[in-house]
Amino acid sequence: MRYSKLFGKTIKNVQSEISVASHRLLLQGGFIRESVAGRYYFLPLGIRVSDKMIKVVEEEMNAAGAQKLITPVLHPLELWEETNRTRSAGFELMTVKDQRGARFALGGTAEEMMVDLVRKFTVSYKDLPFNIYQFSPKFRDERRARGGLLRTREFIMKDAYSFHCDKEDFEKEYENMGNTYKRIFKRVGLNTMVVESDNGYIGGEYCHEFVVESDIGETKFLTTDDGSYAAHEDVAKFDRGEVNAKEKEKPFEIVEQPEWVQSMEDNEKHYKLPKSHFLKNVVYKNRVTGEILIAVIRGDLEVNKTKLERALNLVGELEDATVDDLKKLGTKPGYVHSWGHKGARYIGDISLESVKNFIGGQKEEKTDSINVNYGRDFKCEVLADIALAPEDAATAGSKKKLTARRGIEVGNIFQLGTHYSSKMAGAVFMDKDNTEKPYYMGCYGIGIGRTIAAVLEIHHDDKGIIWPLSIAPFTIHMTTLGSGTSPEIRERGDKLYQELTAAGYEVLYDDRDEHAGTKLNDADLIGIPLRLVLSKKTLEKQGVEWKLRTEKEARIVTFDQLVKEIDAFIDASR
RNA sequence: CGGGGUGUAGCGCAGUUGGUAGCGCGCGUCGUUCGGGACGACGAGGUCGUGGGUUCGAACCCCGCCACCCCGACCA
Repeated sequence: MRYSKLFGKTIKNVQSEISVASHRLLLQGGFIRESVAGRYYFLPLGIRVSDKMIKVVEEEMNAAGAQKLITPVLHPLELWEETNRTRSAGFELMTVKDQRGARFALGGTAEEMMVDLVRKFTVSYKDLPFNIYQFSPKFRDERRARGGLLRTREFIMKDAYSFHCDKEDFEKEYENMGNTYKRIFKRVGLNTMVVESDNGYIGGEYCHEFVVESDIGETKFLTTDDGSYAAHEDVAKFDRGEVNAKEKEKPFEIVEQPEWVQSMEDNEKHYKLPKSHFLKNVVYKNRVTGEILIAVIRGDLEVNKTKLERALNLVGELEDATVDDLKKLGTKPGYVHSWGHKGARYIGDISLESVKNFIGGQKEEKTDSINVNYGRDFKCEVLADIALAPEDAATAGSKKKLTARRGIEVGNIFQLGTHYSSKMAGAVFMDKDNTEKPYYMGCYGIGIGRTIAAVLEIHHDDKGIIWPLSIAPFTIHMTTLGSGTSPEIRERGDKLYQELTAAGYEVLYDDRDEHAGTKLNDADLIGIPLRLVLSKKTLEKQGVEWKLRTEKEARIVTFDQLVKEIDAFIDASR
């Protein structure tokens, strides 16, 4: 490709508030252009990167035994109603109508479509297992898109779905996909951590995220230093410790308390005890049913809403209660009781068992209760792990130290079990014993654009992008210097470009009559792995200047050695 | 959805007593330059986000709406 003819050039000015490196580099380098918030054009350079990323994923998925197909982008809305995901999908589902009034969801994930496809066939245990996948645009009406390709409202996802007779067979595929993902990310230059995670609206019992550690990432997780445990903060299990579990239970009392004691800090000051000795109540409302839930937890811990929703099987249904909601309960912020509000459900964190003689729980204007003991003085409907793991927590079992980290979630693998097949009529196979059973499923996703952004977050310097060869838009960035004044440089450049292209190499040839600075800076910005410069200087030595984007030093390679060197470079990069 | 902010040339930005719009980059033509973002001359390009109001007169003041950005909430 001649750069002079390439649509989408590098640009100097980008909006000053763009702070995410990958976003800025993709815009400046001429890879993407924004349409409206969260929706991007992929320019010729950008789509080459995207196509290469897709190729890597496709090769590895095929090698792992999966089969590519494609589903329609518009999903009949009845399918989503069948699994009851139209209102708790987690992302705002976008819908459209056709001329006849038929309603469709713009696909944001395709579990229902794939199950619907499979149930159109009469499947027997002999057909199982199989794994079918696609690359397709996904639509998610995110409340807030951010960071260029990191979080968009429209993106290409590789989504795979596997179908099995039983759990044991599924587990083999889960491991197979996990290993496939490690290979994929390694090939594009990413070190990923495998993090235990929450299934959210996708459903199922467990899943793992593949996370690239990065400060700008949105995934928060905790891990031990030896890597033996890594979990998203929404699922991380941790040790509550024993605050004073050996203390003797004292008699329950209502005591006078000064009016200024309002916050947790006031309590610490007044009673001269750490936060862990107080009861804390956090109120939520079910957005579907309107029901009020009060989460009771040890004062030094925070409630994690995801854990709470999961403990109650109310995934995606809870929201923070408002002051008005509290008013209906007959209370106000700061005065919520740990038991006794009529019409509210009480759920406790397991930390309630780590403390004797709690303070709090029945706050009124001038009084509160002390020596409150869980089990003796009050009981919640259920006691579960609903607390956010603090940054310095220890693991639940072995009590190893945990560290909080951030990262970009580039892929994930889900156990679905029979979550979908049991809800969708006819999603069954005929087993050996001549009975129909719902298939056991898993699903596996990789965001193509986000993975590209993650690569850029890791592989760049102050001059621009440093593409790994596997997804670089071109192998070779060839440029001439001084071609404006010297026709022989131009002619030799044109000839070399034709030779290399004819030999099958992917070459971006900067044939513009621009200044050296302009051309070399553009080359650094675009970030193609191998740069070849042809100038008066190199022509005298019958060769080109050879420089890798990853290296500082350049050297001369003669024309007769060039192809050999390029082949060696490509081989070494595999 | 809550809080804050911004909409002026393709991009980045100026523009206060309210008087009919400018700078840099980029783009075009010509000339000089030519190994780390050159220089000169000339030139093209604007219903100042949108609807209404105040005014002799609005980019500027007032109200509504829309879009976008940041923080939070939310969320692969």
